Amino acid sequence: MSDDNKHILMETGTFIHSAIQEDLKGRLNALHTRFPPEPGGFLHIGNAKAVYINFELAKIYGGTYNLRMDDTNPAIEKAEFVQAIQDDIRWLGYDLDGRLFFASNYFDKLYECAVTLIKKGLAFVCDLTAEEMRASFGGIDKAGTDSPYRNRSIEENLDLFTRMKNGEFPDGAKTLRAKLDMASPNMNMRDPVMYRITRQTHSNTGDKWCIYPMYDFAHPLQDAIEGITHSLCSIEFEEHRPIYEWYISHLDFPIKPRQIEFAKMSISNTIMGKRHIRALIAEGKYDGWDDPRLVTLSGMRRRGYLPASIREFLGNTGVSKALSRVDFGMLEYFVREHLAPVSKVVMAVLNPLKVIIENYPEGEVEMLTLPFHGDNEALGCREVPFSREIYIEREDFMETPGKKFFRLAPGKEVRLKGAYYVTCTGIVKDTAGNIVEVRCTYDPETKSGSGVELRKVKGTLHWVSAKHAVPIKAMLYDMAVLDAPDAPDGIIDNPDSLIVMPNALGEPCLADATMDDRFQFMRNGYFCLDNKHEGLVFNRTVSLKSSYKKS
RNA sequence: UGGGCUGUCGCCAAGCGGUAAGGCACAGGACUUUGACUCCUGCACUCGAAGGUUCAAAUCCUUCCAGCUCAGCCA
Repeated sequence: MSDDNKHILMETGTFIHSAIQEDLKGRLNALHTRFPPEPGGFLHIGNAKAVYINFELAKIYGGTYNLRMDDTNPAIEKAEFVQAIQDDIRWLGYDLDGRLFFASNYFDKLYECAVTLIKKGLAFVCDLTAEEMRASFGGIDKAGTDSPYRNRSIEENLDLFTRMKNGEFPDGAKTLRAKLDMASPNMNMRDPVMYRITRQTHSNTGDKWCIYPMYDFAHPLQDAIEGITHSLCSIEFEEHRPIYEWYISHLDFPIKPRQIEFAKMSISNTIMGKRHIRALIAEGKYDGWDDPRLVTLSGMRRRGYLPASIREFLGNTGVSKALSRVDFGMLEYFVREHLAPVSKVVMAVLNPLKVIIENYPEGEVEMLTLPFHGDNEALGCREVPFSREIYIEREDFMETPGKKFFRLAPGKEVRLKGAYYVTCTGIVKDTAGNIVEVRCTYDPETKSGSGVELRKVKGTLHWVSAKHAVPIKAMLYDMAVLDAPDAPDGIIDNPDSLIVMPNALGEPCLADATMDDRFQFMRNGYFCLDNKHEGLVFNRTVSLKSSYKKS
């Protein structure tokens, strides 16, 4: 992370900073944070924000951070996600050596804590069925009613809980509940379930357990066990803070973690809901969780985003408690900013239109040596062949142009990047009236780099030599969804979120592209090789900004 | 409608009683062998609303309005 970026995180989220600074002055001498994903899916940029806040804050205050797999529900969690989450976080730029933990490793301790609470008379075994319990919870504006099992003796609770653990009761037959207040206006405080019986094979503990702890009980204790000082989480857990503190306060831990909440971040024109994404993948609209239109970390990686861009974006969007929906354009700004200095600028024609340079000798080929980057000399140069037949971008030619069009048109002169000035002398159409070929003449005096500039031309076009060009396929991505005030969700899927250009042509050096290369296809945007396809399939990471207005 | 939280420019976001930072977007202009980059310039007499306290309020008080959120043996 750059110093600038660190500065920004220091300037925002002041409610967190002041809490940390206050604690560091008093009860604590080091900051310890954690990111606790449930390994039940892929991480997206919203999750990355939580990673960023927890990990960067630890770094800023010279503390440390943990990655903890919150695997307390074996019905959902899968080993493949455990790996994917680590891979994504490492790719984002965080060292995980010695920092990976599993909630399931604390199951014994958690069990002991539960026993302690029973012994203190603060927890009881409840025989209510799920339906009965739901009914007894009351409602949002109606108090709940006490469970008839609430006043069992400590001995009976101890015995029953032991037998729950030993598998003497069927799934769902009993629960262990905390004894709080069924009339609390905070629903989380209405005698919450601590343990449920569910026979599931756990990816870590196998069949050792048939009872599993609930989040509200497990989470504060996991934090306390790991010595977490500040448990930074998203705002929907704000109302869980009382229960978080309640469990901690009745157990004996050297460090009492403090939970602080911040607002979740979402981004415009994209989807982050797991069920929505899952449905679209099932429909075949998306190519999996790493579809480049998705803001999953794997999708953004595949699309070509650099991790530094994501980190800087995350830092610049700040930390607050107000719900935010950041403009997608802001993400793209940081993507471009990091790509610009490291990308090799090359020429590729996405939608080719043939141009014949009539006065250029047939069979002749000139090799032009062009730098890969205007400012970054470290990127070196490559050879670009120029010949009589070339291709230009179809939209760079217009038969009857408007006044502001300064590309190629009948009688107009433009510069071919790195080569010569050419003037359009005619066009060839097929029987349907489509332009299939443009005829030009070139001016040998105007060769690029010769130093002579006889006259100014406004347009500079990219091009490829017809005989030497390599066929490539270009995948053009755009916003996943569009705002649609009349639609049920206020959004509709963008029908043009992926446009495939199957007949694109690139200059010869593209044949040697590797996965590590970043390119700017001149005037077309930033591209990289797709990691899922063989051959020269390029993903457009992000377009170039443009002030060109048609018509 | 009970509880909790939030409301500062189109979008993020500083500000914490002394007279509205910054970034993105947008709009002009300069430069340009990418209509890119870069560089200038502009962009909230006003802080959800209304009252009040004060010499002074986005900041304090009161009321109101709007949005989000909570009734899994999910996390």
